[in-house]
Amino acid sequence: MPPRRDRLTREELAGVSLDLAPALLGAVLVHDGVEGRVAARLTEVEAYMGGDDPGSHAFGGRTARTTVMFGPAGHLYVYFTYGMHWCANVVCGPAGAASAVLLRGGEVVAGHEVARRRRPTARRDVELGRGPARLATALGIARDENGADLCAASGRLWLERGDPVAPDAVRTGPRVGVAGAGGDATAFPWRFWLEGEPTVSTYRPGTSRRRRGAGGETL
DNA sequence: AAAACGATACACT
DNA sequence: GTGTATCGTTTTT
Repeated sequence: MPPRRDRLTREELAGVSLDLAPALLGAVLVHDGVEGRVAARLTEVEAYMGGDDPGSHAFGGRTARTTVMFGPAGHLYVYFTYGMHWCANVVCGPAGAASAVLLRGGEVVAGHEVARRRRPTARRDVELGRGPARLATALGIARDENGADLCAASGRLWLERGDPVAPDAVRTGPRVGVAGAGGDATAFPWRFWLEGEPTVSTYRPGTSRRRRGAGGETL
C-alpha cells in the first residue's frame, strides 16, 4: 500500500507566485467523479500574474467570469474558450492578487479507463492530458468545477503533493497562445515544464490564425 | 471580433 | 514518423 499523499495547503498556494509556479510541477490533481477517479501528475504549467499582466483574463479588472481569480488561493478557475474547450487554473497568491496557474499538461496516473472514455480521440495514453483542454476533459473538469475548493477537507477535487522533481528538470519558456497587448505578454518566460515528459504540449506561437474580414470584407 | 485550443487533412521526411 | 494550416463553435468584452 503506497503511503498516503498529503495535499497542498491553501497557505502554500497563497505563497505561489512567479518563482514558485513550478512548485506545482509533479503535483497530482485528483478528481472523484460519478464515473470514477482520475488523477494526473502535472508536467506543464503557465503563470498568469494578476490584473497587471496583459496576458491574463484578470487584466483590466474583475468581471463575472474572473470572479474566482480574485478570490483566495486554492480554488479552481475554469474558463471556456474557442466555443468548445474548458481549461483549468489553480488560483494562487494572496486573495485579491488574481494570480493563477494554468494547467497545461499532465500525465494520467490513475483512472485511465475513465479518462479514455472522456477522451475517445486519444490514440495513446500520453494524449489524454497533453494540452490544457485535453487535461481538463480527461479529469472531468468543466463549468461545474469553476470555483471548486482544492483545499477543502471534503471535496471531489484536490491537489496531492507529488514526488519531488529534480530542479534541473524544470524548463522555462514563453507562454503559449497569448496574444496579449502589443505582443509583450509573451516576453516573459512564464511557462514551466518538466524536461523529457511526453505529456508536455508542443509549443505553438500565439494566435497565428489568419484574420478574416479585417479590411475590405466580402469575397 | 478575438479567444490561455483540439481535431483533422495534407505535405513532406 | 513530423510539421503546418484550416476550421469548429460560443462566451466574453
